[in-house]
Amino acid sequence: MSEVTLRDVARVSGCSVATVSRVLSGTRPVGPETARRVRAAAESLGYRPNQVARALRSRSTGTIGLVLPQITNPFFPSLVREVEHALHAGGRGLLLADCDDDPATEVDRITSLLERQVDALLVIPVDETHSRDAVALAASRVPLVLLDRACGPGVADSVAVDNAAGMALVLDHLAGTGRRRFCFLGAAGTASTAVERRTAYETGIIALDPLAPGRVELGDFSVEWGRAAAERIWPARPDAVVCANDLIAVGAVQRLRQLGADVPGEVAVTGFDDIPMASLSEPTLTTVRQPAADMAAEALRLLDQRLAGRAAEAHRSVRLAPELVVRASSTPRAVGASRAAAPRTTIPSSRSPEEQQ
Amino acid sequence: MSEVTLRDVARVSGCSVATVSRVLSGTRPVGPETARRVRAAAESLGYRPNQVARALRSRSTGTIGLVLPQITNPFFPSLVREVEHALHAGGRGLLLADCDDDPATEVDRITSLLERQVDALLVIPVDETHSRDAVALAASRVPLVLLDRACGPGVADSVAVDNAAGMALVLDHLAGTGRRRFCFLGAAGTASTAVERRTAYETGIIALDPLAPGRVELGDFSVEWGRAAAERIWPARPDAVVCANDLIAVGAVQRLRQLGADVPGEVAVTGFDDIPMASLSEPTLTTVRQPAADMAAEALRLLDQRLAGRAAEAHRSVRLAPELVVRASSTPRAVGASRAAAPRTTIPSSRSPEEQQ
DNA sequence: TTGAAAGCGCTAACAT
DNA sequence: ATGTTAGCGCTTTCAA
Repeated sequence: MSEVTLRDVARVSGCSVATVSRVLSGTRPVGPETARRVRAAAESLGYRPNQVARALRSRSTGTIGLVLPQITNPFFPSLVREVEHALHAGGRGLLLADCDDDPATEVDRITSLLERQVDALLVIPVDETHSRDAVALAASRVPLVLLDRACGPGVADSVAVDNAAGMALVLDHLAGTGRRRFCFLGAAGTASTAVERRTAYETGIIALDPLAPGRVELGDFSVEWGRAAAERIWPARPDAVVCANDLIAVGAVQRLRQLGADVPGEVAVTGFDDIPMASLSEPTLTTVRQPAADMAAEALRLLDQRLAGRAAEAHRSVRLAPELVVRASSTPRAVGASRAAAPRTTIPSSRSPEEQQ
Repeated sequence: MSEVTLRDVARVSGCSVATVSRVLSGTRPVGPETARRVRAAAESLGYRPNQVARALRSRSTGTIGLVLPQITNPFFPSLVREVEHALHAGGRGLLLADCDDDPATEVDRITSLLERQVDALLVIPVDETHSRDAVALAASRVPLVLLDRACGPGVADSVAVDNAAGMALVLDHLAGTGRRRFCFLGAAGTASTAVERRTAYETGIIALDPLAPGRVELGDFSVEWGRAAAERIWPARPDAVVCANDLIAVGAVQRLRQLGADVPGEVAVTGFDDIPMASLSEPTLTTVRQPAADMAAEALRLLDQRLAGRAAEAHRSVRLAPELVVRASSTPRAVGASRAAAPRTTIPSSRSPEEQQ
């Protein structure tokens, strides 16, 4: 729709389109006087570069695609926000695709973004196994980084929170505030987040409560399941209920209170992810915050490295340190909310990504 | 990144690039035999059209931009989802821009999307007044529809829920279940949603409870404000607390219960929007659902009409009928959740948009 | 119905 | 440092 083109600016400033292009995109040195004239002309004409034409010629759209399972999943909006901001800060745009939690739709969306010539792809895969082929194929055509969830080994670079470290923070906190009788409400299945959190719990709990492995309930990542699971474990009278995500924890708290339990006095409950609801529920929920801004920044860093040429190198898997957010659901009495910063760890490299805003 | 081009398909199928183009984009009639050969060649080569080249030539990117205040606002993800699905169903793509609730950022994002040659713009304006100029300017360059929030009169086409009808549904429901002493927790300010809901309440409440206008608290659309406002009105012992959105309602329920009130036995609480949290809170929240799918469909319909040429016509403002969702927070006793469908009204036209999925 | 040719607006060689 | 010339991959006149 923009009517004024490079040619117009060239005509008005009295030089060639090539020179104008060079001034405006800063590709090559240009005489200071010419540059001034060009800029003045562009300004007075209200020139806006046509990114489509630029993309066709330079083979780079300045656009990256983000493919995610469901934007309505409460953890994703904050990730989308950070990705969008990081991208726009670098003058790039974000093409968003929502897969409706369906691997077939995911294939379709990836194809569509590729046709639109995205420079690179950020993918939160729908399914550990069913997304593999589509991701691998896409990764062979364009730089691709997996975000938040993995998708089998050796498919692409990936960035995620260190689930094991997060679970360790939770267990330390609960043990440190006197909890002794643990149980775990998790998710069954092979999704990387489900497996990693479950495994980390199992590993860490042995030393704290040898009988805890018998108090594990596995379902899915939902409030419903949290309610049902809470009902099943309450007869065992745990004093700490560790949940694999915030939704499960919210459901667990609701049911425990209905059953007459005092949360947190009698039993502490913890979540994982720090979705918005965690700080708005009653009581507010102790949880593990995923460093969304860091994750976005890391993912773009990896993408930019691939874009800069390191195409053939081995895939890297970056794990970012989570942060424990202590709130009312695990506090002995009305002590209020506070945060404990966790040391940041990165695996396998050991850079320290920029701080979360 | 796609290496195989139209020329390759032309060479393999033994005809000209023009013919291949016509077959693949169905622009003009082509001989059945040729068409078959072309399709076979395209298939065997794994040809994927380059949408950037297509866009440059045809002056249409098949991409629309969505500009919103903050993706982390809990009502927007469902709207984004519906827009994305409606767009992809028509083979189009979605460029997403998040304004961080800042009008200056909004200007920047709109400019960026325009440079990327979006075919049209969907805008949820950040601010009633501060967004006006940017929206008006953008609307002069490309078809633009305002979504969910207005932005002064006569700026562009707009689609939103009928807030007045929603508030009427709430009042009918509460009065019909025996509530007699009302109060309202709303938002101050000039945002269209705040004003419309407030006004509708004031209009409808007179007949039900002449003294209710004295029990109105105005703050912002947050859980915090809901808590504070609940504390301020509880001494008046209302039996119905009408809130201008779900966040306020969630806060109000929390504080009312802390104050010893029985919700819903003693006092009913209602929200607006039906954000995910409304069905997950305890008790579940009676609220007014915004027809997100209908809104998305309507907005695209208006956009497509402008795209099809009706550029000079007067701006249209479509209001879609909301749906009352009755849940536990307004039910006399543990009757459980149920829904009451509302008649759909559309202003000023009277089409009946497709059903919500 | 099909082909040849001319660009869309820009950047990148290649000249100068 | 600047201009000239080719295209990027596609659609769309214009002829045939």
